[in-house]
Amino acid sequence: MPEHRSGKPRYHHGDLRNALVRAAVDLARDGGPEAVVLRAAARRVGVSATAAYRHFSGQSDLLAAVKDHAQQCLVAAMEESREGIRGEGVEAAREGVKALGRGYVRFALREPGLFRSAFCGTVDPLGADAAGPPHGGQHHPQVRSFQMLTESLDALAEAGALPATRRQGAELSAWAMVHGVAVLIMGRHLGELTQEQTTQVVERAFDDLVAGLAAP
Amino acid sequence: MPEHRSGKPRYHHGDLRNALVRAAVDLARDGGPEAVVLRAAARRVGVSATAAYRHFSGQSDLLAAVKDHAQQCLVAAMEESREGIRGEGVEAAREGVKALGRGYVRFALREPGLFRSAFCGTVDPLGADAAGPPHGGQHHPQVRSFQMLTESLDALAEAGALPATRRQGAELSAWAMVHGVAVLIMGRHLGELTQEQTTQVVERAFDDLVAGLAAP
DNA sequence: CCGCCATGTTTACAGCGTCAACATGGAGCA
DNA sequence: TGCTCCATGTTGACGCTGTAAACATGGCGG
Repeated sequence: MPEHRSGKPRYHHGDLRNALVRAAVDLARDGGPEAVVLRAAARRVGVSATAAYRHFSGQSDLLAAVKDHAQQCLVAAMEESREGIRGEGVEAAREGVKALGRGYVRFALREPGLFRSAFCGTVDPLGADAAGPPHGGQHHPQVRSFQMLTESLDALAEAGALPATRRQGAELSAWAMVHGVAVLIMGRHLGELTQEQTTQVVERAFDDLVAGLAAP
Repeated sequence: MPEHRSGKPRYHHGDLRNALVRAAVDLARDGGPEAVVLRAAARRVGVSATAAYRHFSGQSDLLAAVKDHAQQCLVAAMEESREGIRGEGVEAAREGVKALGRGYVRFALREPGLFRSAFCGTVDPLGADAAGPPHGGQHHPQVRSFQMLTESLDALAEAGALPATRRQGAELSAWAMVHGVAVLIMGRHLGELTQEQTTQVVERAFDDLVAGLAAP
């Protein structure tokens, strides 16, 4: 794998696709999905605009790549957040769910541009991995995050904090609450909040969530 | 107030601002906020693109007008949905909250373009009505919908289905759950759902919400 | 060593938001 | 009644965008 750090501009870039994705991700980071401008990404890489068409079918395809990366970042934030929460009791199970939510919300507030990019457009339900991963490859990132949620809710049910009769369908309630909290705070729909107010309001929402799931 | 339905193209339109808003709203209805293209709206009205600058400071200003209209539509949907739910008991209070949520979600699913337009960009927290309505005018639509939510939560508390100690901060939980449900279903993040599956999953989420709010 | 074709470039076009300069005609005043 | 002013429209231009077509380059397999 050759290194391409040399300043010499060579006709063939060598790693243009990834370079474009990195540039596009940077654009998305500050500016959101609408800032992912194909020509701007090409300009940053030092390449002509149309060169991008050798690696992407168009701007929307580049944006899709950014979206994939953003979803992976979201998953990473969730995984990091629940590290160490591995107990067996009811409280540990509840903390597992909350930790996932905290990672989700913190990512949205720390990287609003990427978070918005991760959920832009409609997720095509007939993606490349519609029938499972083809050759042992990875699931789509969003599938992965949904799987984490499922596991944590299973643990919640196993610990007795979620009646078995209500286990099915719990994913939507949990995801909706967490996503809604993230979107509303990120969009400043509750006004400007101090960091302390933010954590307070977020924790309250998570408490309501797990309490609702625990109801008979 | 003159009528301008005549086919004769007159140099001075007479009601251009509202005509442009109507056209822009139509664009937003199918296509969302990114479909609100100034030149397209002007074309629909049969007027030059730059004419719009006599009534709007630019495209973002036109989009802001669309957003206002969309928020009013959302409020109307919520009001219609809770019509007739005026009882006094605990169950009536719960139904009041749920009715608001149902109107919210149904609007999002019936008019996704308008719903997305209603929440595009960040709500500028220092809007024209930051210090209350200036001269007896209306509150900003979003303030109105938030007020409806507040009232229904007050009723819930009064009926005993929301402990007084947890009354404060309940708005976020409720709004987040409802908003999250709307966004996730609208964005097809749970796959394609039949109408029946949709109502089922929505009602479940609302059950979890009111159960969570009722917890001690 | 050579030729192919993956990967780059240049050029071009239409549509977008926006500005400047110009045109029109209705409302108010002489 | 008639004139004039300016709110409201128009045309033209600029730079930006996405994208297509035609052309250039040079690394790699034969």
